[in-house]
Amino acid sequence: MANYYITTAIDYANGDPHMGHAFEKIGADVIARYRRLRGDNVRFSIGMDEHGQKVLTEAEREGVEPQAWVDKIATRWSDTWQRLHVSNTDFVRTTDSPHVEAVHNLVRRVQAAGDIYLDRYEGYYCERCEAFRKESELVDGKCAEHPGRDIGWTEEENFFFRLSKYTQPLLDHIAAHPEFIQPVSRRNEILRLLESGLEDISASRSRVSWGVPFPGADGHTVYVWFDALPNYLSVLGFPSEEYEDWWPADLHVIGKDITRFHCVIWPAMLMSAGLPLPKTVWAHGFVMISGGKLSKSEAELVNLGSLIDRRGPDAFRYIMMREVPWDSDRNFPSVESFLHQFDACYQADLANDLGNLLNRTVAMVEKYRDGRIPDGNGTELDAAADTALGAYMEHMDALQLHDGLEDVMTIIRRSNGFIDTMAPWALARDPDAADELDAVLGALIRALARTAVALAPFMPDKSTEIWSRLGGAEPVPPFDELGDNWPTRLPEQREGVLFPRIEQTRD
RNA sequence: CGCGGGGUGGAGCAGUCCGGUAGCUCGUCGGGCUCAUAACCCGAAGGUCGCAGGUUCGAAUCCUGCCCCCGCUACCA
Repeated sequence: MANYYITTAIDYANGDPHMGHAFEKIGADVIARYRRLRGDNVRFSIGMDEHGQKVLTEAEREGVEPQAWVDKIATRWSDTWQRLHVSNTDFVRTTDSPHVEAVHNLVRRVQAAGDIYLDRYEGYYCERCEAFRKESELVDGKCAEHPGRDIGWTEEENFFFRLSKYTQPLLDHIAAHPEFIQPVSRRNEILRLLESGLEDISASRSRVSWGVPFPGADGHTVYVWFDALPNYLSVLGFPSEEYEDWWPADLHVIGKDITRFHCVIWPAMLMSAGLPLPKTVWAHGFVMISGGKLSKSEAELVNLGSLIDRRGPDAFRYIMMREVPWDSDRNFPSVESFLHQFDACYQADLANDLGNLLNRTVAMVEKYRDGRIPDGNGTELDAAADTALGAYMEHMDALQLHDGLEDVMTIIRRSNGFIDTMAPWALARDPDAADELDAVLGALIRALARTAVALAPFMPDKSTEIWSRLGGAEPVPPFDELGDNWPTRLPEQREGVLFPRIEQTRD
């Protein structure tokens, strides 16, 4: 049993999770659950980034201690992932004391490598944002977000990390490990960046108090990347040796907006510290509505809680993964079209194609065979379903999750077509066609069994429900045991429909 | 300015690397079936494949130029 370590980006403790955060967690969860069904021993980490000026400011405004503030936020986020059936094994927080220890250890290693030096950082500093701004970001010489306020040139003493030193080693690493950055478009972006050369970056801040103290330097705290990125190690217990069972990570799942941190800064830090690099960094795209520009009332319509409630957590997971490619962006022109697409996807794929297929198949097995599931194999449908399942596994192994889902739909569509072609109701009337009817019904149940297993990473609850409605013994078996676990008898009780249709109320 | 991605029937996408009847899902229209959640199956209509040149017997696919959209451009995360 191989160990598989997958992570998602830790989220900044600011506000509530939205659809975009959920998309990333669901995608990572699909991969984690898929690996488990492949027989891997999976460690899956999610977490929170809880330091920084914004958090402190927010806590002060609320009149609570920063730690109490982030505790509250962490609970809200964590609860959301539970509600979405995300199967993370760890929930790491940068205010956890083991994390602080891990950061110290990592920084000391980098210091020992001679990659930390003291210098000045200077730039335009916006008091309101409490952040340095690039000149190119300024609008009319003012901070774009706070145009009413003057922005001053400020400098502070910082420890710096010799990122520039790692330009060539990173290029070499990417050349030797083409799978390191995926998808390819993101790798190309990073390659162009590296080819244009890297600058050293700050490793400490002297004006942000809410953070990890910088080792051996009073008044400095560790700056964001040196604080946030090591969460992937600290959650494993680093630096105590147990982390070696899981490190290097098999997969960092991140958004395409933070590829630089994960594909340049993070590996450079690890190189400096003498640690192995993660095997793959996967940068997913974004779900966007009107290009990301939403008014408050529009944003309210697509808040995560109401989307989950709309058709249930599993349907939400399915729709997200089906409608948004895992390797690129998906834009919906408006909130209206998004919700329309959301429901259309539910109706067509889940209610009409899958739910109805299950229902009609089970009904026929009951009606014609009194719930006894005929065995056998080798029908044309079995062959088609096996082919589709093979394609599914290839896609899933390559992290092409939306293509994997398309393969599952192929099984479902072929099954519906098979029913019409074979016309079991006609076979049932013909006393000489009993064997043929057995073959047809058995093939349909097996196709649905394959569907249940293939959907398990996407819809854990619903796939279990399909499996048990077929009479399978829970849990849903892993892929390589499916062939020995075909259901043989439907359960006595027949429940309601799997995915109720959305009744047409207008147009 | 630089870099990356994209522009294909009403909508969303595949096909472009390795040129040769333009494919899929949804929607629309017509037909079929009755096991089923008025679901399912089959068929049809609908596209000069962003624009303009070029190469070729032949280009969505190769070359050149241009237009439009999106993202990144490094100290907020």
